[in-house]
Amino acid sequence: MSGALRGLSRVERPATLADRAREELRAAVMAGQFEPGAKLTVRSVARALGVSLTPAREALYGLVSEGALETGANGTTSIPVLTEARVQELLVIRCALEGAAARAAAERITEAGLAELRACDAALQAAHRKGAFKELMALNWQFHFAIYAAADMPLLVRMIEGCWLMTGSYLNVIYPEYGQADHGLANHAAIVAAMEARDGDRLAAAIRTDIEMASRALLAVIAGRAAAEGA
Amino acid sequence: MSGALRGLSRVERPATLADRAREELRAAVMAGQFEPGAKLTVRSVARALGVSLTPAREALYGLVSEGALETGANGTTSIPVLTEARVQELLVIRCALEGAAARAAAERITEAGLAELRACDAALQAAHRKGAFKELMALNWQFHFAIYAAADMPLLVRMIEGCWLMTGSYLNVIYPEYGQADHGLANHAAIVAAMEARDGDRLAAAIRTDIEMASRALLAVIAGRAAAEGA
DNA sequence: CAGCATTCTTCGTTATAACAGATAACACAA
DNA sequence: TTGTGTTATCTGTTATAACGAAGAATGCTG
Repeated sequence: MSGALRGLSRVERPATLADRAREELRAAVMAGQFEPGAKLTVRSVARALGVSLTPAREALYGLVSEGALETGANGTTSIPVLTEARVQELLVIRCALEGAAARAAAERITEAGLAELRACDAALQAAHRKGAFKELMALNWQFHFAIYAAADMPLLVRMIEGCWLMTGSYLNVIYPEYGQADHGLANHAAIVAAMEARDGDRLAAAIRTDIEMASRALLAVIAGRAAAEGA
Repeated sequence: MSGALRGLSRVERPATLADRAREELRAAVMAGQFEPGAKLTVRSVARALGVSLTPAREALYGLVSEGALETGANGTTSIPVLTEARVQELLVIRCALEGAAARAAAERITEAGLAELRACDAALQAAHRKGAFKELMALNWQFHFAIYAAADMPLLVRMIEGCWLMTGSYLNVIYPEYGQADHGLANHAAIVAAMEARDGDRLAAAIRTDIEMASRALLAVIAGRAAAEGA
């Protein structure tokens, strides 16, 4: 008797204000729209998003629990500042996590996934030639997570996302070091090649060098910042 | 002029209700006091802890953001139920994370850390002989995190804690499989030996087998549960 | 001008009220 | 008995008010 109900599309449940607020905040952090160390007050977030304190607070503290934001001694939340030790630690963690994801992805990636990866790489090279900075960063994200998505491990991808989020606020500052590094793109070619060969070990190694290069750039940036701070 | 102020101990800032609630909840989850899949409503938590909705909500959703709890389609939060795929994924993640932590710990552990580790192992064996189940689980936690603490990598330890939290609700159910496994304790001896030799690779391998054994036990348990569910 | 106290503003925290959607219990008709 | 409509209760969501602590600004005193 449900024949007459065929063809009804499921009505989409509107996301809660708190969820949308968190997503908005996460995107902003990821895009590097906040200076490292910037303070985010509950009320300012609420005002900026046009919601009351409750959802703003939930969004903020959700990101704190994810590790994307930090909460100071008196409860004020702020964009994390990266110390050298922290970057080194993130390097180790990312190598472990993304290496595991890469190995799994090399086994399971489909032909469609490979095509998407190649397309990402092409767009990335185009953006690099154009010198389009923001686009390049976004495409770099897309490129890597196209790999990790192929691993079909949602928890793992979530954790990797958390790691990337922690360095998000430095994406704007990292460009002079990172953009001119042509070997970065050469390495991306190595990643694609290893993936096409479905060689998990080689893929993990290539990704490790990618992470190491990014970490090196980050270290240079924060060293420069520390020097500027001291001056 | 601050000479007269010498010896004053820092007055401890009272933790917020939300923090204490989250800690209470986390401990309960970790101790396996909730059945897998149990629903945790905001109001019931608030009532149980004697606080209002706001801190209870923050505690619940903080643990959700950490991955220790799950939130269903309609917003109800519940203890995560582990599928086989999820356990396999956690196995991979834990091997990557705890392997990295083990390698770092093998390099940096102090003599005091080694002593603590040996004490933990001794207590663990005693608890095993007594058949003290809860004590054994708590000591096992202590043993492993004594290792990871030696790595001096707070972010990494935090992530590992998150992984352990996800399996917390199964600690009560896992005993028949896990408790009688004497080779588990033999493996702990191997861990201590590798740590004493500061052999990172051997330590990582030993920890990997420990994780694999625990995963096997978990898989057996959830397979049994699935069969019971179908019956 | 420096140092200190005071006031005022801002902020985090918590409780509460009100609303909407979901779930369960129940009664009634086929 | 099974299916259905109704009601009552429960639950998540959000806004708001109020309280205390922290910080900034101001003014006063030396």
